[in-house]
Amino acid sequence: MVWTDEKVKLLVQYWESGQSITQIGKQLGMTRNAVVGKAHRIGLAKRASPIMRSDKPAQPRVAPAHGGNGGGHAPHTASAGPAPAPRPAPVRVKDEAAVPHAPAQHGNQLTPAMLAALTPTTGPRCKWPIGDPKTADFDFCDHVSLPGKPYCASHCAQAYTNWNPESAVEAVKAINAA
DNA sequence: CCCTGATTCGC
DNA sequence: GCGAATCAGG
Repeated sequence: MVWTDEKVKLLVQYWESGQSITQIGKQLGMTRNAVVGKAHRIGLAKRASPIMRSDKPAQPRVAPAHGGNGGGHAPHTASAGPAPAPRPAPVRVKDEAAVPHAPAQHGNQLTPAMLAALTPTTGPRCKWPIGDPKTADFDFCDHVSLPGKPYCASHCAQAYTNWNPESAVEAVKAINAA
């Protein structure tokens, strides 16, 4: 899988939209494993995990199937080893109370004046996903996109957390001047 | 048995 | 870095 910048952005957006890993994976055309793997690799916020891994039992991974292996089969619910390892109850704290939503609207304030300066009167539409692309209630933002960006000004501010509207204004000025 | 997300580890 | 296999809870 090639994690392009666009893919990562989409992933992040869907992730922060509260969609399930499976949904995101389907929409991006990959397995949920790939999604969650990438997610935790790039450090996306963990969500409410149904489970809590109390320990690291160091599971024997699937046999590499080199040479011959006389058989052997790992059942779905393997357990009951003759090793009663006493654990000192390493309870993993589960604070994080809530609201997976709430986009991190920080420093980048977008004033109406900036918006007016940024937004062209015509051009491609904002590709910000609204809702679930697989269902009927899906929609795009559909505002006019910023020059060179797939999103409108508002959603650029959401897509790029380090988005600086002022620099964007500068860029637009440069384009208009040229 | 279905779903969910998390983690590990071979590649 | 990637993701399938696996774990684990509901």
